[in-house]
Amino acid sequence: MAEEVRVRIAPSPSGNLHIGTARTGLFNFLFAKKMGGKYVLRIEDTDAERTSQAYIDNIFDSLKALGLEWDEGPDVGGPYGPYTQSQRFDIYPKYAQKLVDAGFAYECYCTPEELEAEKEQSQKNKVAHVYSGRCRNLTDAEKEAFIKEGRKPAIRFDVQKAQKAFHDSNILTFKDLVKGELHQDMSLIGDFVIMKSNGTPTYNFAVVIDDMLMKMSHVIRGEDHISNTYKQILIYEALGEKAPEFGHLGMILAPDRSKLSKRHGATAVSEFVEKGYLIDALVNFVALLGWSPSDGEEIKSVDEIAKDFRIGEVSSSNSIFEYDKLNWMNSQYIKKLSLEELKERLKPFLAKYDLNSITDAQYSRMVEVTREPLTILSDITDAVSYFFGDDVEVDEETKAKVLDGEVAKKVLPDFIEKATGWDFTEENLHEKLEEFRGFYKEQGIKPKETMWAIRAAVTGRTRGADMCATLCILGKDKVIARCKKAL
RNA sequence: GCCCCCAUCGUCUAGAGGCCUAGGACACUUCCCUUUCACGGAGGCGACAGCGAUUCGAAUUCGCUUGGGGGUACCA
Repeated sequence: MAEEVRVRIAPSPSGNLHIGTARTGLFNFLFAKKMGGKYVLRIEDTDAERTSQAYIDNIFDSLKALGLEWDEGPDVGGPYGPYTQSQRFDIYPKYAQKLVDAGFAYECYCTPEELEAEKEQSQKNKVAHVYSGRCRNLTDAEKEAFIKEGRKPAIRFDVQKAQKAFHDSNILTFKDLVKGELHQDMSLIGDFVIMKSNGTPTYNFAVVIDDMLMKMSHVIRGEDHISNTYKQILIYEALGEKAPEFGHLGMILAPDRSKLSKRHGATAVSEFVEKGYLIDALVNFVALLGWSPSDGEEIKSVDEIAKDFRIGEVSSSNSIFEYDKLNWMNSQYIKKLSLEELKERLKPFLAKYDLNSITDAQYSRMVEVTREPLTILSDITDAVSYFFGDDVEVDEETKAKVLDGEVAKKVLPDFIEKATGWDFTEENLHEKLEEFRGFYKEQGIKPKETMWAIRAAVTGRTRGADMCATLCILGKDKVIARCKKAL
């Protein structure tokens, strides 16, 4: 029987769910779906100081919003829980002790100052910094002396010992799912700490114990973990366990090729949502960073992507997060939304307006005629401003270019007079305006200019929704009043 | 400093020795449609980082250089 595919997403709650973490989570999810495996959520909160409940909530909410529902996790439980590392603190020491007993780990009494000094020395000598291993062979008497001083030991993994026990050469190799064979000289890996002196595990140790106990078959993560992989493989070997398969994804970088951070704009999934990005568009976009569909069709649902997904075809290089394509994709997803759905999703971005001042029919029509150019939902706020309130704000350019011009002075009074007698239905206005335009066209005024004059007076700008619909939604009284005011 | 990873249009990518005078998408741009903006449609601009090697033939293989990224913690 083939081994069950089990993958996980393991965010550290030291911030809101990062877009990069979301992509890693997505790729794991896609892999699990494709392989018919299980998807596990584990919260890696071994560093209590940086953890907060608000972040945990944000991570849960964002992951759910993204549709990356987990089969096992802190909230839903599962056969290998608990799924929160801070609730597993009693597990790690046992395994650390096992390694000590087997001779693959030892107590280290070095102080931060001593370690720092070692490191500085290495740098001075221009050699790779590797822990000296001075605590490797401490006698009981020496240990006691340190304890008397008040020192508490950390536990270090003995890399040399593991190397000699399991490898012929000092080169450690593993086959990465996306990058192929990767190598590292083990003599350059210093003995690393697996248990801190405060009794909590370090990241590399907790991850191995958890992945092992949770029976992870594949570990797909960012390439910033490549160097950790060697250490983790060594731990698996020393524990006599089979390591999972590893796959390392390229990173997502900001346009300036640096790490994506706040100064580049949104970094958390929730921030993108607040800005008016549709979660489906975000997922689709992020899937295209490093992966491409076999049929070239880029707008795809998660289900479609999962069917077409092959981890070995994922790009091994970094990719840059550019808003242009995200924006385009978001606009595509907005277009696909039904009117009713769009009306609902737009509401948070219309909070500053009194939606009760218009009927639902008017709201519907308003959304219908303004939705076309939206790239993000929040664009609606500005797009719709002139439908609310009595007066309208006229921007300088429109005033100078249109309202103060000859055409407006000629067209507007005539429009006011004629429109007063018009029936304000879209159908009728369409007809009347066509006549109106035609009349001025014969006098050498372009249809465009005629309409601009009216539009500028009524909306304060030269661009916007369909004129007939706009006039109708506003109603005759407001239209005439605004035109008079403009003059 | 040391170690590792990566390298096709501005960006995301297709490409696994001849199908490539390198394809698609976004962006940019021209034209068309049109009561504005937009949408949509038809075009255009635009890349194999450099140098060597292997080969009849290289974007595709190898080496070096350069550039970018990551790691180098009792952070994760």
